[in-house]
Amino acid sequence: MKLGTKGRYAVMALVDLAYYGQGKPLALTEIAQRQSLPISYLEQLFLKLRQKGFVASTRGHLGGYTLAREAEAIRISEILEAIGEPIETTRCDKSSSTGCLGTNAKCLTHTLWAGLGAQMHQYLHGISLADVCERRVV
Amino acid sequence: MKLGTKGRYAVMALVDLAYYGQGKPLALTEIAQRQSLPISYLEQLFLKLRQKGFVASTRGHLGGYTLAREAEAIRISEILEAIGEPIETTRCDKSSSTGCLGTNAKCLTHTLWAGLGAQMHQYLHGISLADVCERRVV
DNA sequence: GAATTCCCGACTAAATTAGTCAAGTATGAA
DNA sequence: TTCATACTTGACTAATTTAGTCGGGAATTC
Ligand code: FES
Ligand code: FES
Repeated sequence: MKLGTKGRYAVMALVDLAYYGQGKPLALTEIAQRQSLPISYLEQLFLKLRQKGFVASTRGHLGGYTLAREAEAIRISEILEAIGEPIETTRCDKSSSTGCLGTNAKCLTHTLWAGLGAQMHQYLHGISLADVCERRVV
Repeated sequence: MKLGTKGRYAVMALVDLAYYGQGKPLALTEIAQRQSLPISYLEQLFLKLRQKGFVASTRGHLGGYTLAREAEAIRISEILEAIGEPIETTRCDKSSSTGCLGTNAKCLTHTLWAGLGAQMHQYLHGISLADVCERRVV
């Protein structure tokens, strides 16, 4: 049960962007250096973040990224979702109605894990980028 | 952010043991079949569970495992810990006082992830094996 | 002594992660 | 124009982790 670098880096970078980029575009190299993250890896992540509408890009000299939405309106849970690091606590495919294995009944532990997932999602949904920037996290 | 099979299988098996094994030893083959889990994998897990004092074993014919502690007194969080699937949300080594990278200050996202970890631990600590068996989970 | 069951360590195939690399496109400044 | 900067994109890969398997052994009961 561990958090990977994808999600971690994405949030770190977006926090940095919200924190230091006051309106004007911030280059990825700058973010990468400040947070000491591999830049070519970040490029990958920001590609997805742009496609999903979290950031906007300006190319060329003095270009960079800006937040496409208000920092108050971006939930941490959304970032993880967008980047491809979803919360997967249950094993059963929630689309099909079949449980863990073969049987169409849910296994004994299903509600346990589902509850855990809900708990995590609720926590991460309740915190915005702005909250992290301004250290409003308990 | 996904739950692996180690933790999942361990909890499934222990729930099965608490549910079907009324006092008397339950063979691993029986548990494995009922939950359709790979038996040789389960053996590995139960080795650790015994060493950590969650179950007791009886060898030979009609042998098997029994719970070594009351089902009410076994928290899900303990199982995951024992089996080697801990909750790792932060990246910094909590023993050393150094943060994510080099600097001894905590990174901006540290409290966010620490909070998530605390949330998860709290949830899993608040639920016992007995709770799962008797479906007292929201 | 034969069947059953736990005990234990070593090993491995497959999947995932955590990136790198190379080539291209757009923009602004000198 | 030309150059430097910076985003864009897909392909590729090394390392790690996961999810097991396998083989042999030891204890216990019938
Ligand atoms: S986790 Fe959903 S049925 Fe087992
Ligand atoms: S996660 Fe602890 S300092 Fe970054």
